[in-house]
Amino acid sequence: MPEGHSLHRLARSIDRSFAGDAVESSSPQGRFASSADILDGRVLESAEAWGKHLFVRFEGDEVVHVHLGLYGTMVRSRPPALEPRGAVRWRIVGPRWYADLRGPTACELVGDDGRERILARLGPDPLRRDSEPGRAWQRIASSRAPMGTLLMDQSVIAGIGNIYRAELLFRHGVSPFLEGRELKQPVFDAMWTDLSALMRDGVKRGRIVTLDAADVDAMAALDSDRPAADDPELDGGEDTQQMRRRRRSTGVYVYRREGRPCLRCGSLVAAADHQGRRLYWCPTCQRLPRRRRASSAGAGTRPATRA
DNA sequence: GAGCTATGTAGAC
DNA sequence: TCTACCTAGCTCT
Repeated sequence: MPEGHSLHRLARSIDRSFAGDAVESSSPQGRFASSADILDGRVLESAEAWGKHLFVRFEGDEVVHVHLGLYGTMVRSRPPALEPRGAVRWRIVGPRWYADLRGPTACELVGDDGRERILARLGPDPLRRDSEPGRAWQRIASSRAPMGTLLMDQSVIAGIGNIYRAELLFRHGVSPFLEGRELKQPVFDAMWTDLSALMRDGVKRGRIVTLDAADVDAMAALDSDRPAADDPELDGGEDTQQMRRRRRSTGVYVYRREGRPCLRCGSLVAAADHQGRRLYWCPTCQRLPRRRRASSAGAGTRPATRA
């Protein structure tokens, strides 16, 4: 589930599990074999995340850059290491844990220079203490691009993905078609603060929850025609598939809820393909300011084709 | 169990 | 703009 919070969680997990240990490094799949060999037997010093990018540092100033892409995973297990299952790009085995990386978009040995080059094209990360939201504001305030585009641009803000984009815009009543330069700074400030809190919560939980606690019951009722308080599956006990489905559906306001009523106003949540990604929003709560409505709302966006 | 879809990006054309 | 990456959860049968 690779939005920024997942990478920070992964970095923390690798750091706690391997930092300070000499590790065996290999590439069962073969595509990272020569680099994995260089790292074999070295001490893994630390792991850090910036946005959706993971950097694993080894002794000798070697740095591995990993980007999970859409469906990459890195799974940690207790030794002894089992026979690799599927295409394991990179395996590290330490005395306490081993981890398998599968399906990443990027897994490369980059060194410090390469790390700097990657960071140079990334915007501030709301999960990092050293982040500078002012850089993001400068980009947004001077751009004619729609907010739905700007929030997904990793050089504006690093770590936001499709879910946080949809949910953040909804929570602040901002139309995804509002131009960046039309956004008011107090709104941006509130969005940044909110995003930092949501993503920190995501790191803690290991999943994205943007629904306020006060709205959980109402959303569950909207989804199931009965209040969550009456649903024994939501009250501890067995973690069934049905329970997981219900819990996920009650964690967000608009993401993947097209055609369902908006919790705030009852309008049906809209969806459209926007620059290659699915965009979700409430057409009422996230209306464009009056002066913009007649003009270019939705330019570059294809209407929903699914019900 | 098969088929579909997705929280993303880089590179080729 | 299209394709590769080739996982894993969900839906449908």
